[in-house]
Amino acid sequence: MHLEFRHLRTIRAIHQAGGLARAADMLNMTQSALSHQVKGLEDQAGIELFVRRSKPMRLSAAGLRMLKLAERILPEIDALQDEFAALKSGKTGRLHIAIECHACFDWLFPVLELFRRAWPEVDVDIRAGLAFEALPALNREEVDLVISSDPVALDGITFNPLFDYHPMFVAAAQNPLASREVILAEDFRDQMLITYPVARDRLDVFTELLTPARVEPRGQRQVELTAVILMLVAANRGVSVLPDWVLRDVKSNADYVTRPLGPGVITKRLYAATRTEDAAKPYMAHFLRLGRTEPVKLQRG
Amino acid sequence: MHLEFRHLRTIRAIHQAGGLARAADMLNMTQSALSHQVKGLEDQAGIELFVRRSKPMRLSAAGLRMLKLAERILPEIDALQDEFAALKSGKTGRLHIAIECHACFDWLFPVLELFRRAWPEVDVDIRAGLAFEALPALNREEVDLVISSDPVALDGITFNPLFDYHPMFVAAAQNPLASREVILAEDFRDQMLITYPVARDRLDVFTELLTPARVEPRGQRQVELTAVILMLVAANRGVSVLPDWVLRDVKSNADYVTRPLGPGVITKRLYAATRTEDAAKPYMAHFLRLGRTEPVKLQRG
DNA sequence: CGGTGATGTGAGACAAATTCATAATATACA
DNA sequence: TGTATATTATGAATTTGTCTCACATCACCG
Repeated sequence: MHLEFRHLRTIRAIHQAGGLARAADMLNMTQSALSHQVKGLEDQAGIELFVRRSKPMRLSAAGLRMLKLAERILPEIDALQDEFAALKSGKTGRLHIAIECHACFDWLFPVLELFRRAWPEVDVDIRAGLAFEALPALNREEVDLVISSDPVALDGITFNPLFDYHPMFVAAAQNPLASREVILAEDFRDQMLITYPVARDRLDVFTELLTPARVEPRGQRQVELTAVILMLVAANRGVSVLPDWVLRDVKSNADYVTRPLGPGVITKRLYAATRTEDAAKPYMAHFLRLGRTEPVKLQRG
Repeated sequence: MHLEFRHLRTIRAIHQAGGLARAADMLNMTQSALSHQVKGLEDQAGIELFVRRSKPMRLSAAGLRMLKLAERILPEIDALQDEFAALKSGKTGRLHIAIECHACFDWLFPVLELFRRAWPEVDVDIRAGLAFEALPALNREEVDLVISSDPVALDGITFNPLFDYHPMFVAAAQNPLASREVILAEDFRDQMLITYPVARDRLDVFTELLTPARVEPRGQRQVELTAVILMLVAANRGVSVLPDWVLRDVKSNADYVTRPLGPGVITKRLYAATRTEDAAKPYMAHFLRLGRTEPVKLQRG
């Protein structure tokens, strides 16, 4: 039954206008066209949609059933149009975030809470970017934003700087290294190093310190959750290197010591990678602004 | 945004098939046609429905939104088709009944109850046919069946006989006429006659008795409800003539007497008028069968 | 870096919807 | 009852849009 939206609009218009001629006006077409159309539809459906015994023709039982369908469906089309308009104007959209940096949950969650309140229409989600390659996924529009500390020159991808941080050494208070002011690469030779379960080239402690100095720790243990890492460190089962924002609470805890890495001050910068075309969207710009300012406030307060 | 059902089917097919070429097969058209169609749709909508960065192209956020619409709407179309098929085959339909005969509620309600159980899909309704001309309404498909005792030769209308009945005289037990075996026209001269509020040519007592005998009752009072008529009769405020089925309960009540009209036995026949084309429909045929047999059973039991 | 699988493009064929002009029909009103 | 008016139907010509065919282009994989 070759039904089309045109037909639903016609049914509705004839019902509202109470006649074919008036409906034709409403729909900006000739009365003839409507007559042809209705006839064609009735032929297709094999059922009479209108009663023609009376002169301003009226809906039959079947026609009424179709009218009900029209009145359910047509508003949904309009709603879709509105949503698309909102999508185009950037009032709404999708913000699926992949985090390559495992510890970023800590500051990302509060930021996302703020964002959700400001842009309730935007579809927000986070995916731990450990299991897949985040940047290709960004390109394929599987995700819309990647948190990363390793900017790469890529066509169509923009790396928006967020904020700087310092990788910090953390150990149990009774660890011998607690007496040092600054921790050097060589200090790791006797230590069990606890890290996130990712490749070495994505771990600050290796890229910034151990790999350049060609130092190998006594051992390495991979742990997924930040809380578990800190638990193991407190039990002096190993030492770790974590971003300073993660160690905010730990600093004032007597069980731990936190120390800068040395000899020079090591500073890293976090980026939010987006597709270049997206960076200008209002909600995306707002998220980037929040991502620049809020973690710094958190760090202080 | 010139959206069509075709587009919704396309969106759904590409999603299910996981690619344009496979979807084209599903829809029995060339891959080229689909490509054109999708492009046209995206131009109309002014938004990208698919991500083409990866090779089997996949739905974008907007495309997913449209897919959701498709999966809500398309099943409704199929449902409509099914309903129309049922309508055509006569498995369902509309049965709006107009009753010209005011007292017919009494037997019609039980019959309709039986019918509803057998044909739950049929849309049943009753309209008291006093306020409008029932037969023209039947012709215009405003109603589908008219209960009447006055068959008229009309093009396209069939009068299906239901059952015979006898108009019966009813009065209070203390009414002087209670002593008569049979009530004649002249007996009404001294009586207040209570009738339904309709024209005389639709009242059995006039058409069968008083008008031919040119007898005028002492007075006439018009009352709408059967129960009220009987109440007034019991109070000896007047007498009435009602179909025998209405007086079934009254016969065994000591407050009333019921008598046949005379001198000859008066028999009337009730008809169900339908559009000729409808009489063959299964549900209609069933209703007519019930209308022939059930009132007779009620009368006996 | 070239093959393979998948999507995009342009021209022409074809089908369907629309318009114009006019006929047929129902309703209302005198 | 007839006539005017409003409403719907019909047929031919025209326009619009969709599909197919043939070929170009593009991404991915080894």
